[in-house]
Amino acid sequence: MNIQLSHICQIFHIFAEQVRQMDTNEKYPEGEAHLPQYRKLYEVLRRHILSGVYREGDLLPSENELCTVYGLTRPTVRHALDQLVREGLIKKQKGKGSIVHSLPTGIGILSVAGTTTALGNQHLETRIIRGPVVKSWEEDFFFPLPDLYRESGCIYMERLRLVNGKPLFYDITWLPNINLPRFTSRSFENKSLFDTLRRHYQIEVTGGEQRLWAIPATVDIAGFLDMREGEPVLHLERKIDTNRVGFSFFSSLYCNTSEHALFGQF
Amino acid sequence: MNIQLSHICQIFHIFAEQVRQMDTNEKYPEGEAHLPQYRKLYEVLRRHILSGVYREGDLLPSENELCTVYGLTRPTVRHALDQLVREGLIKKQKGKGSIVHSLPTGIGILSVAGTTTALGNQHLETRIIRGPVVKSWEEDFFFPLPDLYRESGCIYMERLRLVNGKPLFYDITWLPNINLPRFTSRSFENKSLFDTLRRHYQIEVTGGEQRLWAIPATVDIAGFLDMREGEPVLHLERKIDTNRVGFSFFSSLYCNTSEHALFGQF
DNA sequence: GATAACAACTTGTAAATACAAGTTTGTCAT
DNA sequence: ATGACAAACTTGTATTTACAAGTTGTTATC
Repeated sequence: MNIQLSHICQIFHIFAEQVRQMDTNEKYPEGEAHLPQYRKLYEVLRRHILSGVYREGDLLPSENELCTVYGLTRPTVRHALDQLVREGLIKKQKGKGSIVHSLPTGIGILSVAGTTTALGNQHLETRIIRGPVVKSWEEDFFFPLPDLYRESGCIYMERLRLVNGKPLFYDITWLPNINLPRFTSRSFENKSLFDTLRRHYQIEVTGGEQRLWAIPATVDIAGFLDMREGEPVLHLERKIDTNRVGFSFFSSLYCNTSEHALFGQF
Repeated sequence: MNIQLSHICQIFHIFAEQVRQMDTNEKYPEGEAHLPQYRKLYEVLRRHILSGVYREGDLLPSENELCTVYGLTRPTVRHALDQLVREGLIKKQKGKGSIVHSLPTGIGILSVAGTTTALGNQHLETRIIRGPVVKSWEEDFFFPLPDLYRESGCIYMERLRLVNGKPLFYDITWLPNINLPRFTSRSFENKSLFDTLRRHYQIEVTGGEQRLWAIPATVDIAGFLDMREGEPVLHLERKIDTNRVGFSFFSSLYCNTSEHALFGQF
């Protein structure tokens, strides 16, 4: 008997907001010094690709070259390249090399909807609808919550992302109020939540899960996104895991896809 | 100056349709024999997890145990585990072990929309709207096409996926008509395209990219999905890459998310 | 009995090495 | 000039070894 337990592995990967600074010098920017080697190389190559040192279709230096240049061994270099492959920045081909894909920049004029990066030069603005405040979790939260979370309350914020003045995302974020000193007093206007978490709390996003719907815009959502009630809106509910064990946060996101598409890789 | 070149790395991972057979014996099923070691171990563990040998929250055997049991070394075992992590089947924690996440089964009653697997025991049906036929590519195809593709024409098919008798997906697929003998004469009713490609043509899906919109249902789409015109529909356009160099295929998908959500991980 | 220190796990990172397999390129003989 | 072939690349797979760092359970001490 041939049980068809086919598997559907939908992975929707959004590292939106993941801001990384660009330096002109080759030295590792502040905070990268203590990272593992493969991570440092990854960050360097990533910057090089995104900043246009390599163009679409170009070949990255071969693994052995990277080894000698950066003083690493092949397994380490390959680990770094694997990350880039996962992100879709390069594609590897046996016998040939690592081909730069450069999606984020190549996305061009519209398409992407991520949040900060992929829109490139277009003007992006973040507007705080409801600043970070501490409140209690809703009873019927869309993801199951551990007791610890409920006891500590949550940090809540609503933000609106605009591209060229037009609202694109309406984003609600919940963070467990656990060991995040001074968080509510920080400003998030035009700042990246992910970056704030990384810089001030050493919290990095490692993964997560999410659900997706196409729904008709409610009056509220339509108001925020400058649409008519009932128009289709892309709705995402996300649970975002971090390197801090047991620390996840949540986001509910509404996107107006009439002019921009959500872009993804897998 | 702090240039905010944040990166949005949305990866939407759908290995929908990826059917894998379940065997009761430990031997590798037909066709897996010549796979690399890490891949074999991956397939074995994957089957074990999905078939319920491990439950949500269980710990997988430690890497060293897996080494001795399967006669492999740690890097190889870790390679296999990495795949499982990427798929979201396990999560690793330093000092502790590999924790089974078992999403596909845990998704429960609704949620998932993948295509075949994640819906678990619910009755799933595939209906061919327009069987595989050879035709020429449309002029304004939604992804840029290499000349070779245009010259060879495409294999076109339209399918409808139903859950418990209700239409959920309307799926249009284009494959380049390159070295796929006898393809159009194969039957795809209740069969997996991915599996057919793998079994008969040794083509495996390695990745891809896609775009996402929430759009109002057209008359046609509404008809297929048993909805009213104008109701929100999730629309995906996908380019799917394979292990055969230069061979990608395409899919345009419409999903009724009124009862099922698209589920994903990242 | 509660606590602290330790040992025995776990995964994470990294090196050095070897061979297999695919691609490109140059050379040589035709 | 052209084709076949071989050499020199490339990435893919795999072993072996070592240490770092986080977690857990035990043991000894107070």
